Amino acid sequence: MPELPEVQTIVSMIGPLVRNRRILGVSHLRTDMVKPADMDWGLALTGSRILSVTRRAKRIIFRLDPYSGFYIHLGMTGQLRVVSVSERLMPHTHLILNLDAPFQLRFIDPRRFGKIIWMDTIDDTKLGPEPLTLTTEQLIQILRNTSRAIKPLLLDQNRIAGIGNIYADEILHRARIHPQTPACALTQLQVRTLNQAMKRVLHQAIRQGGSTIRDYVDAEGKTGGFQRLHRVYQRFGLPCFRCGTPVQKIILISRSTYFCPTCQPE
DNA sequence: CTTAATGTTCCCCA
DNA sequence: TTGGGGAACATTAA
Repeated sequence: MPELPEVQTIVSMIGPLVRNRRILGVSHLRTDMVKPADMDWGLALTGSRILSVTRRAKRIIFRLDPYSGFYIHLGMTGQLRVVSVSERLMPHTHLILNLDAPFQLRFIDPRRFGKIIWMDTIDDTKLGPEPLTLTTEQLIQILRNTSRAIKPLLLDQNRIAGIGNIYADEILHRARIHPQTPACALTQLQVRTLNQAMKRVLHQAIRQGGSTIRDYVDAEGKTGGFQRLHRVYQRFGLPCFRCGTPVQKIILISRSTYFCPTCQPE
């Protein structure tokens, strides 16, 4: 469900609401969605104060006092919602934090690909740099010395962290780069264009509150708006907005991949 | 009934 | 060691 813009939207919304709030109680915790599963989460969370809510890649990080904290990965269908205590329980609710406030923080996830992970167990070293602050020099370094196709590279969280299937396609279309172009075959100018497209698309998507294809909603349950600005994603057979050529669809690393064969030549 | 869906991880193989 | 393919995880909607 959520890539960098959707996660950023959620973090920006819930941050001011839950910061400095105390966790009064924990309920509906599904132990097969937390890591470590054998930890006493109720004991660890109850009485703690939330110091901050931040984003790193697609992770929502909760810093706590007195313990280090935890992070939530939303997987494909995860939602983090701030709702009043009286709000009726949605199906697939896997964690409720009762706060020192007239509302609760709830984690809902039908497919259960999401995860709630205690901080002691994180290994941040493997995550690549944030795309919004990536310099062209850094990007050149990342793409150098590999003949791997550019789209799989953009999806590789160990190289660049936060981009998923929607934004990889949207970025490549705006940069006019074919998704199967070997990374090392890109010219310096193309890498520069790619970096600009990456920042433009992600910033614009954040401004629109993310993309809602099916499941994504923000912390108040509202859908995003960036799907209206998608130029290729899920537009198979429809005319390219730039040149009119029908948008093509292929499968790359088992993911649907949309591109314009005219604007993004091999 | 079949297919595909915003993600990650693991196994198999070249 | 690298990376692609495919499966697995689980649910829903078209």
